[in-house]
Amino acid sequence: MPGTVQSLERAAAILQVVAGSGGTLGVTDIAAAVGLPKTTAHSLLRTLLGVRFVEQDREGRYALGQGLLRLGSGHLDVNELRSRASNWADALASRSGHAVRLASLVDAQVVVVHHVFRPDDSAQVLDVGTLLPAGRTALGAVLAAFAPHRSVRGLPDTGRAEVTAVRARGWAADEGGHQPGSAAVAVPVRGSTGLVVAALGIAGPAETVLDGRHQPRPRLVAMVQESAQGIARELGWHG
Amino acid sequence: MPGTVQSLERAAAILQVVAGSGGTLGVTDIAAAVGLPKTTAHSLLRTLLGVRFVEQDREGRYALGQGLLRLGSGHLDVNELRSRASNWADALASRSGHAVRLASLVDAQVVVVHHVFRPDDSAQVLDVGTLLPAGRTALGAVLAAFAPHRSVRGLPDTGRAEVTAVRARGWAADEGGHQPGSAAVAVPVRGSTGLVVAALGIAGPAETVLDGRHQPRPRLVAMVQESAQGIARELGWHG
DNA sequence: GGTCCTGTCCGACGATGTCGTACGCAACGG
DNA sequence: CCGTTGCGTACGACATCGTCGGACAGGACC
Repeated sequence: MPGTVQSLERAAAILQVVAGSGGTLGVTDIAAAVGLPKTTAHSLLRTLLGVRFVEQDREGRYALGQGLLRLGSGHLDVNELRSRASNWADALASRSGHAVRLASLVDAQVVVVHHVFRPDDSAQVLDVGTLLPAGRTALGAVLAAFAPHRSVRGLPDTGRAEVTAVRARGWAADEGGHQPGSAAVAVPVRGSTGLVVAALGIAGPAETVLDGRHQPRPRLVAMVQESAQGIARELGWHG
Repeated sequence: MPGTVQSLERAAAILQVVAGSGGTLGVTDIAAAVGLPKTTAHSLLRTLLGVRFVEQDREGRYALGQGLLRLGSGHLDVNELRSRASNWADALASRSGHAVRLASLVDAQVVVVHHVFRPDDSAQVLDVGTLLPAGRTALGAVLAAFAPHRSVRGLPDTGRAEVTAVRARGWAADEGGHQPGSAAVAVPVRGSTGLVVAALGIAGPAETVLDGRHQPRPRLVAMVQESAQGIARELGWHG
């Protein structure tokens, strides 16, 4: 096919086969699967080994390598994120008197990965694992605005202008997104490369989160931003 | 460098830059970042577009594409998995009278992605989002045994023999893995390609899960296997 | 309207990717 | 124990393909 780099197309086909076979095939089988001579496939696999897009066990079988898996995962270990965030989230809940949630994009969807209850006796529901609409919650709006990948599911087209506004302000707020009478404010959390890897937010009664003009109270925004910056420093961002 | 395919190494460098920049760079910036002439970088990017390892917006900026992200995610959408599994998990909890958990590998770690409580009045704790040790729980043992990727964190070297046994039997059991006096049994769940994408398990008092010889009751194993097969069919596996 | 810069196309050319041959090694069967 | 088979890997010839300079269209900016 003119105009394309044949060896890249062949390498992509090899990676599809390796991914689909789950580390069970050697060079002979991979060559057969992609329709290439064995030595051609071996030559391509040797380079894929070198750039760590594949790895090879002692029996000669190939699996996807960390070099490729890290590309796909955006360099973020959700467990590390939660580990780094939990102390800051606990402290933020205490200082602000509000519930704290941390959300990330998982498969283009907004997922709560950490949740600290409001420090009082009220009945609360643990949100970890739940999906949030990208357009109607502060956490979702932040991730939609700052996400490194363009495709965020569930974002209405009319939300694009909101995205620009959120990027400019550095925070998003919602009113009633979680439940009637409540409000929330969220800010981005950056990872080691400076890319936004999560959103950190507080939520509680609308009258404590918002001021008289239905804007989030600046003191609360500053608290959330300070906590987000602390988490980012622990993740290795020094911007 | 002799012995490697130069265009593959260059493409890998381009993908690193695209991944790290989060969709903000055009061909001129990418070429500068990898030290190549603009037309060379463009030629490689055109092929990466063709195999969907990158995508390009209307302003000409490149981001990682679904073709590469799908390789990295093992073709599994956690949300789809939970959606397909939830009815089977509910039914299994009712039929077996035990708590049901579904776990997947996320970043080489065993994570509970769905949890149905035992259908009684007892106090229970929601596990979704928690990490499990790979070697000490039935769910973890199943994922360690059948996982497509080799690196599963937390698996002691001595567990390799257990891996072989689990693969042969098609299930794993634990006693006391969740809490003292309890036991669990888990089986693999296959995705559309036949690869194991999750583990499905039940847990409860040891005397109801295990028989007199500390083996899981075959009737329970069969129930879990039937549910796992039902989930697999919904995910597109017809093996 | 002119300038600047980007992304893209085209085609010459020589460097590199392709792949046949060969080999070492391990597994297997008689 | 020995011969056979098949795997993964190395080597090198050669022609195909990847590289990249020049050119151009188009948009942004002044």
